[in-house]
This record gives sequence, C-alpha cells and structure tokens, in this order.
Amino acid sequence: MMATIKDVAKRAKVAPSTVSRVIANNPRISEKTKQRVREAMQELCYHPNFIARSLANKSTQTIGVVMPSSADKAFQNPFFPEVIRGISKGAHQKQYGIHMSTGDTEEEIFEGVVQMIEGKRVDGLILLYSRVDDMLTNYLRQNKVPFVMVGKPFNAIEEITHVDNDNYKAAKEVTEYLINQGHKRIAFIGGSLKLAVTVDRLQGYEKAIRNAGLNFRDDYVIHEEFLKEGGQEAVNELFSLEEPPTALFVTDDLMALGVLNKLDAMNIHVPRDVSVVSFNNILLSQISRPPLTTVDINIFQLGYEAAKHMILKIEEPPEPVKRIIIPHKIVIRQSSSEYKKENE
Amino acid sequence: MMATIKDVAKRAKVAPSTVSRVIANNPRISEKTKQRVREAMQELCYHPNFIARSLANKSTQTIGVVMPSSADKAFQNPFFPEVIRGISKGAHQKQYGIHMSTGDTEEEIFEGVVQMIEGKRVDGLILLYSRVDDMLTNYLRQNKVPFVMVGKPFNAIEEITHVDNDNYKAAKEVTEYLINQGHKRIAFIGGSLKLAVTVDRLQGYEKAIRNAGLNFRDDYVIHEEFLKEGGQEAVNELFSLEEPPTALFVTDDLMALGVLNKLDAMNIHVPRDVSVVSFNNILLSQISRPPLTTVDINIFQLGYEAAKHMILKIEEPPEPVKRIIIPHKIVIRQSSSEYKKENE
DNA sequence: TTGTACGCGTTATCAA
DNA sequence: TTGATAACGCGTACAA
Repeated sequence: MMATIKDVAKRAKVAPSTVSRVIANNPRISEKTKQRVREAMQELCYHPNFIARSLANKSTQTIGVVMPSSADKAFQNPFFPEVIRGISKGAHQKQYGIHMSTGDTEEEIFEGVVQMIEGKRVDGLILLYSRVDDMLTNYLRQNKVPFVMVGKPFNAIEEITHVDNDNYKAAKEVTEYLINQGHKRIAFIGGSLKLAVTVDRLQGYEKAIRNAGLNFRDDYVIHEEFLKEGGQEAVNELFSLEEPPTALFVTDDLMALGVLNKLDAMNIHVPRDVSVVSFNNILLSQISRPPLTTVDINIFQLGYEAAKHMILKIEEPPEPVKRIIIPHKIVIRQSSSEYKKENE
Repeated sequence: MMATIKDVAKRAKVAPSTVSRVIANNPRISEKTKQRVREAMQELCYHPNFIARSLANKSTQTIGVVMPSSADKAFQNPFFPEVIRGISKGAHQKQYGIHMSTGDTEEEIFEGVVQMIEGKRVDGLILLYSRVDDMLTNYLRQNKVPFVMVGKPFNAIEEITHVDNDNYKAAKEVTEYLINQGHKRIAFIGGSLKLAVTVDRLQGYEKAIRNAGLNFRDDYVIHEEFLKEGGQEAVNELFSLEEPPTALFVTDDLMALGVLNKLDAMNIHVPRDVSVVSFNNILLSQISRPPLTTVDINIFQLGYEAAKHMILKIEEPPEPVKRIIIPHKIVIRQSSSEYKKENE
C-alpha cells in the first residue's frame, strides 16, 4: 500500500499535523524537524493524496475545460489542440490539473458540466465556445461558478471574464491591407453568425469597406459552415456574380483551404486573379498553395491567459470581471498581392 | 451550502447510509423508501460529491490521458482531437471523466503523470504515444498502474494492452494497390523510425515491394520530421534521383499535404506524373488538391476502444493483456491513378 | 430492510 | 514550535 501522512509521521516521530504543515511549508515549523520529515517522505516515497486533500480543502486544484459539441466539424480545427496546449501550460505552472468535457449534443455537454460542478470535480471552468442564449453560461452565472470564456460572450458581456482577440480591429486592419493593395471588390466568407467571432470580423470588415468609401454589398457576404463544402460553395456563388470580387476575406484558415482548392479547380489563380486572406495562422496555412496571408491570433496565448485568469478567479475572489485582449498580427504570405489594373 | 447526504437523510427521515444505498441502487432497499429518498434528493438538488466518494471508494472514475510532448509538431495533428473525441465517448458512456496531461518536455510529462498517479487523481491512463525506452511505461509497469496504449508499444509488447491498427497489413495493402496500378518505382516518405507506426508501415511497404519482385531501394526510403519541411525536403531528394519514383507512399496525411505542395511547386502533376497515397483520412485529406487517396485508420474508434478497455481493466482486474486491432480501409481519391506507360 | 459507527487521507482549530 | 482532535462527505461492515 501507498504511504500516507501517518506513516511519514511515525517514521519522523512527529504528529500527522506536523507533516501536513511541512508539506504546506508552514514557517512555524523548525528547520530541523522539516528536514527530518522530508527525509521520511523521501524514504517512504510519499506523495500527498490529492483526493483527501481536496475533501479537506474544498478545492480540487483542477479546472474543467468545456469543448464545443464534438459533432461539430469545428471540433477538428487545429485551434483546439493549440488552445489546450496554452491552457495546459498555464494550469501546470500553478499545479492545476485539467479535466476535459465533451459531448455529442448540447444537452450532453450541459449534463456533463453540471456533474463536474455539483460533483465538485473542478474549481472552475474554461469555456472554449460561446453561443447565443447558452443555457450553460446562464447556469454558471446563477450558481456563481467561476468561469472564463475563450472568445467573446454573446450575452452579459459585462459580467463574464473572457479572453479574446480584438477581432473587430483585426478584421478592419486586414481589410484595410487589402484596400491598400488596390482591391475594391472584397468579399467576406465567414462561419455562422451565431458565433460572436464571425460577427466581430464582419463588422470590422464592413467598417473598413465603408471607411474607404467602397460599396458594402450584401452579395459579397456569405456565411457557410466551417470546412470543405462551406468554402467551396461560397466561391461558387461569388464567382457567378456579374462582378466577382478580386479579394476574399475568409474568417478561418481551414475554410480558406477549401476556398483555395475550389479556386484552383475553377482555374482562378491566387493571388494573380484573386487575393485571399484569413485568420488563425495554423501550421497548415504555411504549407498551403499558395501559403496563406493570415491573421495570427496567438491561439496558445489565448489558452494560457484563460488558465491564468481562471486560477486567479479561483484563488483570490472576488476577482473583478475582466476582458483580456490578446494581440494579433497580420502574417503576409503569397496568397495576397497588389491588385493589378490589367486584370480589369 | 450544497446539500449533503445527511441533509437528504434528514429530509427523507432515514439514515445517511440508506441514502447512500439508494444512490447505488442497492436492491435491498424497499421501493417505497427509495422513492422517498429520491424525492428528497430532487427537492434539495442533491448531487453526490465525487471527491468524498473517491476517498471512500479509492476510485476516482477518472482516466488520465497522456499526450505527447506539446513541443512536438505532431501535437498539432488533427489526430488528437479525433482520438480524444473517441476516448471521451467511451469514458462518458461509463460515467468516467477525463484528466489531461501534457508538458513541453519528456520530464515534465513524466512528473505530471507521477503526480496524477501517486496523488490518486486517476484510476488509469491512456497513452497517446509510444516511444523507444520510455521511462514512463517502465514506471507504470513497475507500479502496476493500469494503462492502455494507443499505438504499438516498442518494448514489452506482450505485457501492454494496446489499441492499434494493423499498420503492417495496411501498408502492404496500399502498396499493393499502387503496384496493381502499374507502379514499379514507389518511394516511402515516413516520420521518425522511433515511432512504432513508422516501422510497421515501412515493413509492410517493403514486404509488398519484395513480394512483387520489385527492387527495394534505400534511396527510395526517406524519413523526415512531420509536417512542412519534412515532406518538402523528401520530394527534393527523390526527384533529384536519376530514376525518380512514379508513386509516393507517405505515412501521414499532413506530411502528404506538404508533399503535394512541393510537387506542385516543381510542376510535377498529381496523379498524372506521380501518385500519392497516405494515412489517416483526416478531414483535410478530402479538401486537398487533389483529394488524397489515404488509409482510413478509424481514429475515433482507436480512442473509443482504448477508453472501453481501460475501464474494463480498472473495473474487473485481472483483465488479461490484450491487443485490439481496429480495422482500416483504403479510401481511393484523385491523388492516385494508374501508371501510364507513355510517361516513361 | 434499515441504522450505527468507523475509515478513507488530509487540513484546520485549539491546546499545550 | 508541536500535538491531539475534529471535520470534509461518503461507503460499508456489522448490528439490529
């Protein structure tokens, strides 16, 4: 059997409570006994039992991570491993563990989270998605469960600590970049408007378009599901217009890949005939043909800061509601170029 | 404060132990009192405290998932979200939670796992990688920690329950497919030989080549890091040979994407000039140009079965060591085609 | 069929 | 500076 605190106590000839204090590095224990106890711990290969500690403490040192519905295609986005890597780093630094939760349906996810919370398996949650009218966030707020959201909350934004990019600004900037390149007909291909991120990027795009005195055209704005069919369908629509765009603003690298393929199939050359920009800067965006001009949103940092603030919220309440903005950076690669008049 | 088992007991006018039995659905409790107790639980919104239960039980109903080093580029492979989706499904079905563990370095991972185990945070582990001379697997075996590996163990294969594909067979089959298409010069582009999966696939490839009476050429076998540079470097080498290959066997879809891009840049047409096949059938393999012929290894199932067997091992020891083979399937798409003589 | 009493391994309170 | 003791919430012999 594994050594317990009592075994260590006996071996070091002290009381269990003393051992406990040594573990916590309580300053009121003499260095001498600390030494003795530590030796005993070594000899017995003692490791504190987290479960027992949690029970006594009422703290699990664990944060729950809630993924979107696994049925969702977006689940396969390399965004997730990367954000989890960030969370993991932040959690690890403070000796926290990570408890994952997924489900096929929204109900399944909700049920899982309730179990986690009521069962006291976690001290707090990081939500990796934000949805309109989310029953989950409502539940969490009502029950005063500490949580942090990655991305922008749809409702009650003033009451939810979240870690996000300034997607409005990023979208505006990258659109301005295209405009500066001489493009006047810039289309927007985005995911569902139920995602806050889509809304923000659309608004930034619109702002830049209007600022430049260009026409904001409804037929240049297309929303599709993530991935494959999405991007391809969008391209179909856009290039059957009388005045097809000369540049495409795509809200996600993965969609952009679909777009690139479709363009290739239609013999539309990138960037000669049309420029393409997108978001995320996942690894694949470097190896696409051509490599994608994309906004690096610093996914790792998104996760890292989420973890850090989650732990802050757990350890020193009342931590005020915060909005943490992670900087972005436009990475220019070959998928975008100056618009050449001779194409007209 | 949250309701405890005692509160429920009082409200239902029974002893706490009775409530406990109702939760466990002990048949020796009369339906009548069960009903009464359940009502009380409803009214108080009672949820059992997992931590307390774990302490009493010495079972956490949680399985730990060990990811490879997050510094590793392979970490970004969509393989991981998908396998985790499978694990999650399997775990959820049996009411198990998932505890994740990562780290930048091998030592960090090891330390994290030891904490998980000694701290009794998990009942068992699923390892998502297998390495030569892994200190972790040695530790786990010595301490009789129940664990299941996804992939093929390098050492002590007879003593480690693992869930894997028959990569040897799959590689052989897909090579035979190329041979049947008329290809005689087939090159192999794979990851590190320290990964069991690379070794298996290489052997299957070699076997098929030799069976067909073809030449197994060393200069047709290239090992590179996953991703980008890897695939591209390999193509460079192969096509500067005097007799370049007419078909490429790539061990991973992501690498294959890099290969496709490099080929495109070199103006080598796929599949007219060269056929490409790879492994995994991740979502992206459908939207590549051209779509990839690839071996679907059923990643989800890999995770699902790993979870199922992990739980079996936890719940009914001694569970014998097992080797679970998940079936694969060749998915033929446009990246491969018959070899046409006129190309000679 | 149900209740009593103890143990799980730790922390925290109060004495000493 | 340390020790004894009571929680923490639940499961389970054993008793009734």
